[in-house]
Amino acid sequence: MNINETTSYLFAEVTNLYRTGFEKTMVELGLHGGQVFILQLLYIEDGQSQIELALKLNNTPPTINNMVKSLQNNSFVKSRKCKKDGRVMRVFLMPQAIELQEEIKRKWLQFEEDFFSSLTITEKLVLFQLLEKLKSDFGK
Amino acid sequence: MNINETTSYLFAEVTNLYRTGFEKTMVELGLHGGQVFILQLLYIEDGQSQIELALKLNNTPPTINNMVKSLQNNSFVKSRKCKKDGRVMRVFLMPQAIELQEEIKRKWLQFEEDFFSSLTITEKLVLFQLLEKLKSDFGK
DNA sequence: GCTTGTTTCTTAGCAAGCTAATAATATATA
DNA sequence: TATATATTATTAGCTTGCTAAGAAACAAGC
Repeated sequence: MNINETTSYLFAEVTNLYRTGFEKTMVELGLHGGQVFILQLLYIEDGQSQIELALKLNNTPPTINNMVKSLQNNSFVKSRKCKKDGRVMRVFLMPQAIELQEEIKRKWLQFEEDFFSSLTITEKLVLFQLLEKLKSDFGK
Repeated sequence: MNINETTSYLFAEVTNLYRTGFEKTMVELGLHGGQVFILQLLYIEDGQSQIELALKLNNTPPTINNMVKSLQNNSFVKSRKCKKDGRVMRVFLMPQAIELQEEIKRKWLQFEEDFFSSLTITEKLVLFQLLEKLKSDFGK
């Protein structure tokens, strides 16, 4: 078995295409790839703590901290100390981020369509199910 | 259509699992994830230029330059100016890297097995074919 | 109340991606 | 030959991931 014929080798290649493609798409909105994931969670529930975001995104606290900081520097969010628990910083959406919600969704779905355009509906569904298996099994 | 139910959202999650898992595996050999890809190409043909490596790995020259530099700092490779073309730096394997070849292959195939252990042989083949489609279509 | 441990955030530092810009060399063209 | 263009490598600077180590605040037990 040759290494560059393995599924993981191919997976790494496609992963790269995905990441840079997604990044390029979101940069058009003045945002970066990772930041969009945080906003997405805040659209669902505003004022979440960093640890909540970290758990939901399967990222470490420092990673989230970085992204929140840069979102803050660009006035997309603002952090406030929680009154009930002084350790917690709650992250809140600013108008500039709220305005972008629809545009982000549009771009995201457009990217989704482009990236998977070579697959039929059925194939895409199969891919989804395979990825779910990988996630639930390996992400334990 | 909700964004966190899209295939691209799931893809991002699995991508993360993949990258950190692969990294952890290779760190056990004193190498990092990206460096292993370069060594892999050099095992096939020693003395390649950075631009050749960049093209084959679908990475940019600065990315390759970084990785080659750190491989060099750890005595896995050595770079020499090409005599026929003064712009080109040819990258050569050092004994320390050659010794690791079999171990890397072993680790890689082990990771491959672990990461895709939730899939049957058939499912893995299907995944491979779907990824190939994505690669050949989106990576144009 | 004090100590001990836990949780949350933060900082520092690194790898691996990228873009943009520069230097050095080759090549092609006038 | 001289000038313009290509190519290769590099540097600087950014985002997104990580780990390790620290600070600050809370919770529990003595």
